Amino acid sequence: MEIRERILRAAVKIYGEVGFRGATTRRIAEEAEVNEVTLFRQFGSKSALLHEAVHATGLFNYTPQLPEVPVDPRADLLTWSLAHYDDLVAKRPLIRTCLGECEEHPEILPPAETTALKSKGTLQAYLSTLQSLGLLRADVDVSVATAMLTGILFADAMGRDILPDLFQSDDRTSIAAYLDLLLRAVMAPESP
Amino acid sequence: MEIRERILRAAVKIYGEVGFRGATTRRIAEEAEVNEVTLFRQFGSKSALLHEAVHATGLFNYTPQLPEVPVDPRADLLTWSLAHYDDLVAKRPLIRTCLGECEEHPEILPPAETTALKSKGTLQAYLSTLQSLGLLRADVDVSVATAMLTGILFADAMGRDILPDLFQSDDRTSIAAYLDLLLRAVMAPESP
DNA sequence: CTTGCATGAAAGCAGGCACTTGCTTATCCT
DNA sequence: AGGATAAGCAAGTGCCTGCTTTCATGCAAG
Repeated sequence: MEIRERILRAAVKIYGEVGFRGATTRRIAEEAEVNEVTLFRQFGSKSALLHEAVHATGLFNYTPQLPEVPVDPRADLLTWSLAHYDDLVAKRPLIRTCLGECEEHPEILPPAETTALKSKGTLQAYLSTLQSLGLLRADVDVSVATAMLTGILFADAMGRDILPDLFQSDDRTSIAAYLDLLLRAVMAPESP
Repeated sequence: MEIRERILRAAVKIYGEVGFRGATTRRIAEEAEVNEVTLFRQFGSKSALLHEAVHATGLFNYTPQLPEVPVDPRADLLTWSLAHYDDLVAKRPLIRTCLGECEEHPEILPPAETTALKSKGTLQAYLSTLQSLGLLRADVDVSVATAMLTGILFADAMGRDILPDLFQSDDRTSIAAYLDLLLRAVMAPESP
């Protein structure tokens, strides 16, 4: 059944571009190269289709990993940050649309199990491990450091393309700079 | 001419709630308690009305200040951060909607002169002053620190209500924690 | 008092919307 | 061969959309 897949993919794409109201069944059908009635025969209604599309193809399908045993904290975190950032950028249209419509269509974005929460869990666990190994200062709140890193990655990924003046260097350089600034605040001083 | 003001205010409100497509002229007229034809007689078209509404009543009307001469850096920055955060939260529906539609209706959100850019300027100038006074480590990139603080404030303001699990303490406590973590990274060590 | 002028009320227009119906065609299983 | 299943096609339903037109009303300036 490849046709459902084609429809779902077309639906997320159009939804990400123009939102719920803009994603007309005609336009989705055209993008999927499928007759419009097929949408209704397969999914019943436009909202059911978009709901399934966002859930299946959308925001819940990828979380970069961090090693369970820290190798090189800076390198580990930089790799993770870049992967997480790239994921956010790839999903940017969809995330923006969901953000803009989450108050009107809250059912389309279930709060749990999103990429955001999984990412937070991954990062927080890693930082806790660092802290228990004594590599992180004992007096830093790991959840605050987690929120700062995910927060700045999110803000950069969402804002860079529309407010380029806010960001002075290119994205990879900026991310490394964010990370280094954060590490300077949280890393325990090297002990001999 | 109080009627224009009423229409504009109603227009931003509805636009923030339901976006461009959802903001029908009938609904705006009802919210403004005005006849629908009046919208067209006053503004010509729906898009002209929304354009003017967002520009006049919208995103470009407030920027918290920082003292030109630093008094107490932590206190100054905390006050500014809280004010900036509250401003973001107050404009949250509008910001979210604009973000979600900026690719489809780029003309409604002119990149320059937004609150975001003004805020960045204010903060960056203050931090530069701190640095030139020797209160900030000389080797930190002020623009990176600026981006981090505005970024995490933005991410928190946009995400806290829909992903509450991401944020563990209340907003005021979190903001102070962000700031303290950042200050630990950038402040010069106290010299006797 | 009259003459503009801004607004309201009501109706309507053409187009787009989600969705349905009736029918034809193609594919596959037995 | 024959029957079930899934898809395409064309047409049409009723509702909503931005926008227009026509006419009646209030109100301030001359």
